[in-house]
Amino acid sequence: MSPARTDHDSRRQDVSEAVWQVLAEHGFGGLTMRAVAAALGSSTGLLTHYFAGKRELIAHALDILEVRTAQRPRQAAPAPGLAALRTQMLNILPLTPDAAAMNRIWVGSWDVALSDPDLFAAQSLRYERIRAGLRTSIEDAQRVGELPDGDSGRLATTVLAFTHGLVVQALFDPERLPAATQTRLVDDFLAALTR
Amino acid sequence: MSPARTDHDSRRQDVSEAVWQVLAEHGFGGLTMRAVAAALGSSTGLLTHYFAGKRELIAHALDILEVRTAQRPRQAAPAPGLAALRTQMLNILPLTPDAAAMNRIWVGSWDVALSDPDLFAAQSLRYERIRAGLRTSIEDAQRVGELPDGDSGRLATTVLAFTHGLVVQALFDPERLPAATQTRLVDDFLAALTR
DNA sequence: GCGTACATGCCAAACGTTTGTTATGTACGG
DNA sequence: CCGTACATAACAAACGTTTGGCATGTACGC
Repeated sequence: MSPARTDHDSRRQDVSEAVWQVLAEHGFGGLTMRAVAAALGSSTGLLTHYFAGKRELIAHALDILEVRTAQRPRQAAPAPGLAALRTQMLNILPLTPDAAAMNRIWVGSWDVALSDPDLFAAQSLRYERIRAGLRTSIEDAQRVGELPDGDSGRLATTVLAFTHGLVVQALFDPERLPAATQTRLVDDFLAALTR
Repeated sequence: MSPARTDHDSRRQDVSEAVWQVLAEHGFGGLTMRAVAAALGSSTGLLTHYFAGKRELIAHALDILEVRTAQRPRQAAPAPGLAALRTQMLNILPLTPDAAAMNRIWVGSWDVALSDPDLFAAQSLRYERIRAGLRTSIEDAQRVGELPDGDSGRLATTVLAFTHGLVVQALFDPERLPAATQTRLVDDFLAALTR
C-alpha cells in the first residue's frame, strides 16, 4: 500500500510537541496554527496534512499530556499502598520546571474543555481514569491497614482535589511553594488521612 | 464636570455582567467584543465608551467575580472558628447553578492569567487574600481547640487546595458530585483535620 | 532496468471570516 | 450650541482552512 517515506506517527508527535511548546508559553488563548507552524519551523500546510484541524491538534496534544504525566520518570516504583499513592501525587505536582510546564497546559485546558462538548467528555474520562488509579492504591493501603476503612471512591476524589488544587496554587505562587514545600504539604495531608 | 445623563458606574456594571454571561457560556476563548455587545443588546461602540479595550473588560469582570464569590448570600454568618471555615469553603463550591457559572469563569480565567503578567499578578493577590481569610478562621478554631495547633498558613493552603480541586472535579462531573456530595466531602475533610 | 503512473510530504499563497480598534455620524439633555 | 451617549461603519490585522504545485519517493507493466 504505502511504505511511508517518513514515519507518520513520529511526525505527528513532532507536531504535538510544537503545540505543547506554544501552549506552555502563551496558553490556549495564544494557540494558533501559525504559531505552531513557527515553533515547528514549517508551514501551516504541514499541520493540516497530519491533523484535520485545530480541534484535533488540541485533542491529540491533551492525550499525550495525560500519558506523560502518568509515566513521569520518577524514582523507581515504590511498594503498593500508601507509598504508591504518595508517588502518584508527587508525579502530578509541578516539582520540576518540566512538570510545571505540563501543569500549566493542563490547567489552561480547563477553559476550552468546559466550553467544548467533545473536549469536556474527554477531560471527564481522564479524571475518572486518574481517580481509578488513585483508588487502587488507596484500597491497597486500606488492606494493609495504612489507611482507615472508608469509601475508597470518595477518598480518591479528596486526594485528587487536594493535589490539583495544590497544583494551581503552586503555579500562581512558585516562590511560596517550592518543591520541598509541596512535598511537605503532601506528607502532612497523608498523615491527616491516616488519622 | 458632567451631570451625567446616565449613571456611569451602573452602566459599567451592566457591561460587566454581559461579559460574565458570555464567559459562562463560551469561556475566555469565546469572549469577543461583538459577543459581549450582542449579550448586552448594544453595539461595540458602547463597550469602548466605558472600557478602554478588551483587556480592561476582562480585568474588571474578574474583580467583580472575586467580590461576588466572597459575598455570596448564604446562611447567616456562623460562629467564628471551624463553622466559619466550613461556610467559607461552601461559599466557594459550585453548590448552585449560579455558583457553578461563577466557578466556570473562575477556572477558565486561569489560562489567561497564566499567560498575562498583569492578570497573573492580580490572580496571585486574589489567592493570597482568600488564604488570609481562611487563615483567620483556622486560627480562631485553633484558639478554641476545634483544630490542633500547627502552621495556620500551611493549613490554609491545604484547605484552599482541597476546595478548589473539588470545584474543578464538580464542574467536570456534576452528576457524580451534586451539592449534597460536595458538602459531605467537605465535612469528611474537616473531620480528618480535627484528627 | 526502465519509464510511466501515482501517492506522499510539504510549501507558498490565497481564501473568506472574524478579530480589536478607530473614525464618523446622530440624538439630545443642560 | 456643547459635550455626553451611543450607533454605524470602516479598518488593518490575524485567524482557520483550502488550494495548486513541486518535489520525491514507491509500484509495476514491459
